[in-house]
Amino acid sequence: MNEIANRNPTLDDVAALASVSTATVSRYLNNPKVVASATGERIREAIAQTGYIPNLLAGGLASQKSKMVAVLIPHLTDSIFNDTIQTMAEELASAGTTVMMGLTGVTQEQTDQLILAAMGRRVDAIISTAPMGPQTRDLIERFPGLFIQIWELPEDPPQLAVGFSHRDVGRDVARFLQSRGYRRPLVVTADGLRARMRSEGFLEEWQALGGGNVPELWVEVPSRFGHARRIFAEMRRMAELPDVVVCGSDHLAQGVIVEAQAAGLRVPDQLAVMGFGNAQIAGDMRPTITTVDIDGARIAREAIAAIRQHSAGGKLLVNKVDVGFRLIARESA
Amino acid sequence: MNEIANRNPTLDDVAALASVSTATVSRYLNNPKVVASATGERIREAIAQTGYIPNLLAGGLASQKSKMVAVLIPHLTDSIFNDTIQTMAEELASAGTTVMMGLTGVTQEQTDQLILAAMGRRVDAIISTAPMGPQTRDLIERFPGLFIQIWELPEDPPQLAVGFSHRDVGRDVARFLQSRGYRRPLVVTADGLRARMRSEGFLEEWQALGGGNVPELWVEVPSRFGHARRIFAEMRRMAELPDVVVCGSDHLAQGVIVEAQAAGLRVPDQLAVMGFGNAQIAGDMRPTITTVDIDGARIAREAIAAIRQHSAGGKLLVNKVDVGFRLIARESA
DNA sequence: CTGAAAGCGCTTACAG
DNA sequence: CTGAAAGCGCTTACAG
Repeated sequence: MNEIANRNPTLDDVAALASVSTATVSRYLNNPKVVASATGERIREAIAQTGYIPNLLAGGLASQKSKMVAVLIPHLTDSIFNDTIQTMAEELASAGTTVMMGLTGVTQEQTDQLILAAMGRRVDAIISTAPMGPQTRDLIERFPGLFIQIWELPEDPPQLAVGFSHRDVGRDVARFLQSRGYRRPLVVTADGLRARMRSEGFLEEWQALGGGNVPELWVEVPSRFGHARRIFAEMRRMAELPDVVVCGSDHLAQGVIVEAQAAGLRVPDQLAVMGFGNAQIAGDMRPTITTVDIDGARIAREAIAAIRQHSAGGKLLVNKVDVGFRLIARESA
Repeated sequence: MNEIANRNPTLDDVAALASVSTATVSRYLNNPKVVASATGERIREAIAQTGYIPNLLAGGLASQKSKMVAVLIPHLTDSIFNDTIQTMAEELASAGTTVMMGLTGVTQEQTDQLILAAMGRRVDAIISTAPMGPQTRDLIERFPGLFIQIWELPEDPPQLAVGFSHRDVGRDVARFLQSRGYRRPLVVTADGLRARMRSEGFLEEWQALGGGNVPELWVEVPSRFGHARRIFAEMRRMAELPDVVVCGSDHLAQGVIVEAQAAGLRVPDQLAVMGFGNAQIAGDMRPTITTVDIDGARIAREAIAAIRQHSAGGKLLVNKVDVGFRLIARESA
């Protein structure tokens, strides 16, 4: 009666073959220890014979947990998140959790769309790098899972934020550059919330330390290598040339170095350059790039730890995790 | 009787509120035209009032199609796939399909694990950049959805491959460099199947054209900027210096240019450099990088077109789509 | 154009 | 340690 011909074998097929109930097979799959070892052996064989692959859609529906986590990032080119996502994907996958990836772009609309999609799949958690508008906040309100904002540390996160203070980064960079003797910084700011926070922090602290007015140039978010050409050209047209360019990413910093060198300027002697993010290339560039290191992998691990705790029914102890940052002085500034 | 208190509203809640059957609400959601407009209006209101978000797990189980597609890539740092994935994620998301992302690393085991996970979620398609071992092939055999290999064009793809001939890329690069008058190439090959194919193609053609022996240096896959330092150092120790370095990626090429310049060599006059992939930076570097352009977005679109056709019940007309490639001559070689 | 009802393939109290 | 059975929240022939 059981024609397992051209369809996927089901739990029933396995159960029948192993002469046990579906409940027992299900238990074996989810918690092998609770079934007698002899029974388990028969089930294992039946699974191998049928080539059974559990239907996680059905499992998720029945158990009310999908074992999926949504990860929302703006673009794939914004490589600053790479370590975070890489770590996330690896650790989750090895725990049997699936990563649903969403590219939010820069619009609020896309973000909300993706959150809706994630909620529709009943994901256990949403991890998002996207700044939150009021609309999004309303959505999150209705999300029964865990919502984690990463790479950010807002005043009052809806549930949990894992990140660092972008403003403090800016402040530290200002102090660092002043202490190194730089006097005429040019700040290149990407047109995004976080980059702006860093710039604000920088400008604030720079003034507080008695520095003069600081010119600012803008680029699209994310700061890319390719922006350097225009930035450098605009810089050259400035009345007074800066002695250091503060960039929104290591790739932009790299671009500025390349432009400067092509123009015959020695870096850092004639023009210093500061990056952000501590990308792989920062340490490999010539000159090596002075930058701010963010432990993206740690952000991922903290987020995952929170998810596990939440899934186990535990309450969150905090609503913010500050992973901090580290200024890395290298050759370029 | 209907306490919609602390649980997610369901189709039943919406149906009750709109005084229709669940079937009608379901139809309205999936194909609005088939319900009377007055009815549709009531349903729309009920949805808004309840804040209903369809459970896609249940929907997928009932309809036997998950509206999910798995995308498998080795690493996130292997930015050569960025355009493909970006396009894929955007186009699929706007069609209501979710992207499940899998990082396969370089081991066969990880890949198989992820394919299993994808099958468990009953994804409609698996799109993979991973080279396939025999194990994987067996798995694919049992996959009822569409399996698409991308960035590759094997002899006999299990179902569909969208890519280009890596060997031909190598051959074309050889012809191009010979025609430009280069005589002593150094080939830097990444330790991966596709990069090797390109190198083989290069070496074959180079010999066929009467070129001499070609030294080869190896790097880990993927070819990165950071590999340049070691490669350049090893190159300098060679008895005869090459006149052109053929790199496995634009980032590696960029690194070699930086190293060369730091050592006081003019590029391309004293050392030419050739990249691969036409990354964004290739056109922005100084000197701009001569490379091979692959239309990653097109690979994504062809794959998606195939998925749509397959989902609509159509048969695939071909088992290979060759998107070709384009050599872009710039300044570096 | 709409409804009643079966079914998708699991999980999980509840009993024993 | 195991089984019978209800239920998760949808979709979709089948009728009308």
